[in-house]
Amino acid sequence: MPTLRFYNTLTRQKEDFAPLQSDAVRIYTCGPTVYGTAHIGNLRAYLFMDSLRRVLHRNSYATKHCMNITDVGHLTDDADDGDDKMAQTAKREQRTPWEIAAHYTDIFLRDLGRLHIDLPELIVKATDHIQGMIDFVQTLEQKGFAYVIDDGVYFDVSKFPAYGQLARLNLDEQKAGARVEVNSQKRNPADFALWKTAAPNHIMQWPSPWGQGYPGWHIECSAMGRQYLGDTFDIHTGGVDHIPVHHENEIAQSTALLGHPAVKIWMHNEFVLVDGGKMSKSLGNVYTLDQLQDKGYAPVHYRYLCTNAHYRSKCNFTWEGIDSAKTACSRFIAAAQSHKDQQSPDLDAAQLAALKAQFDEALNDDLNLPKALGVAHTACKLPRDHRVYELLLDFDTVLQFNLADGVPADNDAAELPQAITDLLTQRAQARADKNWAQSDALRDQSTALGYTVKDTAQGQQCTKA
RNA sequence: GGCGCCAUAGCCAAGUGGUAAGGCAGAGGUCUGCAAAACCUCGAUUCCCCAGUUCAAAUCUGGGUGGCGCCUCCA
Repeated sequence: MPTLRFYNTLTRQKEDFAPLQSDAVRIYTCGPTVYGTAHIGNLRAYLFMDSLRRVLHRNSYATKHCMNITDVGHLTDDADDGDDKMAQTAKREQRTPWEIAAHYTDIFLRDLGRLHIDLPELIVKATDHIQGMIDFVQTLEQKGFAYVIDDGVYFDVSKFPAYGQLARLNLDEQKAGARVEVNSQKRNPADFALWKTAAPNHIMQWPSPWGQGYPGWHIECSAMGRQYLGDTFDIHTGGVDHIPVHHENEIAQSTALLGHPAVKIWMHNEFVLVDGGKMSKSLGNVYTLDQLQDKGYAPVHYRYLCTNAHYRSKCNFTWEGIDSAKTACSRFIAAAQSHKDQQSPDLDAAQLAALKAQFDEALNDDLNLPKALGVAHTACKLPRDHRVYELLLDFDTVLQFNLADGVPADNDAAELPQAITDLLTQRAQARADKNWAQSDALRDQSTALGYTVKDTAQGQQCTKA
């Protein structure tokens, strides 16, 4: 078996991978907070997760993989203040938090499906695991790592000297530039809530040893990860944004409780930028899969775009970029299919094997998908032969461009206005009559109306300009 | 103010000591009523700048410059 290496954020190095237990690789992925539709940036994290799973499976490892659905508890700021995001959305959409959670969970899972993301074996909801979180917090309290103040139970980072190890934080230096502390009862600025006391009107709340309340936003991952994966597990994934706070806090909680680290390898995907800058609602550049689809880009095109960038590199989303990905993806699929049912005496079997080896080598070297994609493109250029097609199908078990299904159709056709379809009908007749002047005039009319007409092997293809 | 990442052709991007993958765009050609598509051919004597280490550097070291992210919930 070839060496499998992953970059560990904890050590800032690529490390040879060896599973802790022989039956399955244990993985935990920080899932979404379901108070809105996941945008393409969110989705990159799950494309990364998917690649990780597929590469492990390709190396004959089974996985026991757990992902949370956060349907409670995240507040609007780090000072443990403000409204619960679920509650805010519920209020705005005039629905209960449970309805909101169910609705956006469905959309999330649908979008993962559209991207052909292989789902973790275990997808668990925070609200189904409140008792486990309470037990976790109680144990931390008994061990002296937690203290109670007016608005909840807090973790005392001063009791955990290794705090900041993952993000390489220096708490003393952080303080210098820190904002004014909002919560004066906290012993240390970095202390974080394990359990929050609920106001009477707070919709989601549960009884606890500290009265009615709800869990802090870091505890769920620690508690559920431990419940399903055990006291130590192999890999924990998430976005880079989680490194300094969420994962630092997870490490503090779990290590304090267990007496040893719970996670062996921390893996983080970089962000998606838009036009070179941050994606944010205020800039109006937060896109969803649906919005891409409205502009004529299928989910697979976004997947292709992400495949062209390494998961630890920022991926810059631009319309030029997604367009490039669409073209490249379509040509790649068409090229792959051109090998189907063909046979060539010029095909060098050794070269075929070499490309397969290069592909696997790239994947196994910390999921180097851009390099693997390059190998796949090289394979397309081989003499037309079904063995090339079969090799590409094998590559596609990781790449997931759905080679076997062919090039995704532009589904604009059904939405064309009547005026345009009439023009197309007339033009088809003109072409059949070899009345080229008429044909070209009709094409010009369509163009003037904002619709581009092209003649393909399948007939006229019309797209909105 | 603190922490960190990055800088490779017009654009995206791989490449951590041995002489620059791949894709998009572009140019020329073939083909086709024309256009498009498809197919073939072409692209960095060079990897932001300067200095250093080395037989050898895009790759290592030091110093600049520029871009970005985080330190507020965020994938």
